[in-house]
Amino acid sequence: MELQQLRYFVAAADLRNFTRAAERCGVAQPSLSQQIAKLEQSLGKTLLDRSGRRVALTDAGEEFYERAVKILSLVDEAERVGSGAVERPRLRVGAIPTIAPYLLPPVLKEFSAKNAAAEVSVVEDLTAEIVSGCIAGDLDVGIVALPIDDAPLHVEQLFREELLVALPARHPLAKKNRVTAAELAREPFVLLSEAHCLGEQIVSYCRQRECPPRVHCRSGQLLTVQELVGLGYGLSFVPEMARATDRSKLRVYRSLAGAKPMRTVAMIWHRFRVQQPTVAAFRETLKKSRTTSVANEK
Amino acid sequence: MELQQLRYFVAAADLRNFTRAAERCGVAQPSLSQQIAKLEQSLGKTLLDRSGRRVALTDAGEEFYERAVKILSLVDEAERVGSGAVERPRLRVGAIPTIAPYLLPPVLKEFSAKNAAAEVSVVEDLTAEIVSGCIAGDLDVGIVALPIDDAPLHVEQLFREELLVALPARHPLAKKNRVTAAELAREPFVLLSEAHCLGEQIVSYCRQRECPPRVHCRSGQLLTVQELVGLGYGLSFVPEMARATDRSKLRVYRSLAGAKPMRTVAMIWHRFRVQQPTVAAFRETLKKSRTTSVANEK
DNA sequence: TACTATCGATAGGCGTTTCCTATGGAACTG
DNA sequence: CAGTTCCATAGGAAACGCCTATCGATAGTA
Repeated sequence: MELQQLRYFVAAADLRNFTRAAERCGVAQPSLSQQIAKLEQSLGKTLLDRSGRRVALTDAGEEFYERAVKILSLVDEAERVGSGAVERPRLRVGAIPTIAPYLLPPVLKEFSAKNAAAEVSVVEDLTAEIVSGCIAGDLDVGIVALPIDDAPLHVEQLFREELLVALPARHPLAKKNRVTAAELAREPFVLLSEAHCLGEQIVSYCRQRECPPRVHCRSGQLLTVQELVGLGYGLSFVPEMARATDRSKLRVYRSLAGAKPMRTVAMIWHRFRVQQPTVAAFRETLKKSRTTSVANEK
Repeated sequence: MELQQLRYFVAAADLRNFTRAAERCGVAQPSLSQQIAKLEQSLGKTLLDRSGRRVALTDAGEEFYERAVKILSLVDEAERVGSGAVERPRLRVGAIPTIAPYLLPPVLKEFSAKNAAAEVSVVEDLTAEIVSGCIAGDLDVGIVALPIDDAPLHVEQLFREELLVALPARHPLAKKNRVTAAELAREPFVLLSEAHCLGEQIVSYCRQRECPPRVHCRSGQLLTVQELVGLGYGLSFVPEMARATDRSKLRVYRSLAGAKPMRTVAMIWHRFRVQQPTVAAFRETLKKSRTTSVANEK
């Protein structure tokens, strides 16, 4: 057994695709196939089922995957002995753009107060990137919105929050306490780009309720969406946490009557990767801080 | 970093000698030197100090050694996924010949009752072999007599026991309850081969008290020594646990007056190696069983 | 049913790596 | 001070991993 074989196998198991796994490992696909075959031969068991179009883990493969990930994470850690990074613990957090600026700052502040020595880095990117970062070991923990269904990830729900209707302050509907879905039917919308999971979630929510929004314009940033709403370009849906930081009087936020659109915020990390104690400390901080701050909001 | 480099490094660190490490790894010494140099280069730090005659671990080397051993033990475990040995836990115990037959059977019986699925193997050999087996990972746990001073081993004392004077039943000294060292001065002795730590311990005990024994004959087995004593070939020292199983009326055992010779029995295992839960269970069984059985003897 | 795209396995040549033997130089030992 | 032990270096041979090209199989589509 060699480390490269473990790396190739884990990549193939994660991506369920030899070609893309080879790409990620920076080698040609036959090399990866060859090494995985060699690994299986040395173990005397098939680890991956290539019969179908998609690659799947066999039972022995599942067993082995867990150990392989553990080994590779320890190797990662051991390699940092040289750079003196062992004494200086490291925390790499990923979060999606519709969560990061609202949720992270207070949590990171509290965390750094207790873990002054830690070297913290934050990655802000779309869900797919955060997920693959956690799987590949580039990130220690990710903060995203559900659903997440990647097998090797441990998903821990933090809280659910409502998506509020954002209106220009002078909009007729702003006078009401609650807004109905029907009332939104003919309104122009300013939506978040569908690259964001939040943007996509809102569109599919509207489709389900058979009131496809008349999209007036789209933006890639929640803050921009809020500004455009304030300028009267249209309505939008905005998560509670983004309302909390909005001090402008140009916009008001209203609950939707009936089944409210919600999103669930969760933290994710690799189920088998061995993590530094610092990472567990951050997860605790995040979990605790959110419970209290959610309680405060209510 | 490659696994082979870790294997070479750990071997060199364990044996504190490149030449013998290479031998253990089944390669020529320059290959091992080369790979270790490469590992150090990739980490950017020196792991082994070769300035003196003996190889010594640097500070970074100590750090790295711990992780390397952990990784290699996980690799060992992962390699057993193939042979289905993961479902069937494994226990490999080593013990020295002057302990094994007296101490192990009841402990193994109790252990197997609780861990029926476990595949137990017992190795009976001299201290040096048990020690190197534990260091090399061929044994999960060893049972030996102190002193043991190999750095990577965790040593846990189990109990101390007296070495009794074994006499032929008809010997004049058998009439006394206690025997003095002076009285042994002119007696012929039947001793255990010095290859055994017990044999060596007894000789050095006698030398310290300036009553070098007149060795009549030596044997490689404690049981044989007892038989020879029974036949009147001479006196000997025998640990308490070997007396307990001696049902013959040909021999009697007496305490020595004054500072009694004692030996300390301990279990040892590799400080950093990751062990299956089964091994911890065995250690607990051994620890508990010995406390009670020692209490019973007193 | 046939066509096409996707995907992993196989074949053969190339370059790198690791390993070996032989030898050199430094550090303890008698 | 000679002898021994032990790690490092040098250079050639064997082995290994990787690459490109190509094949066969599977699954979706006309």
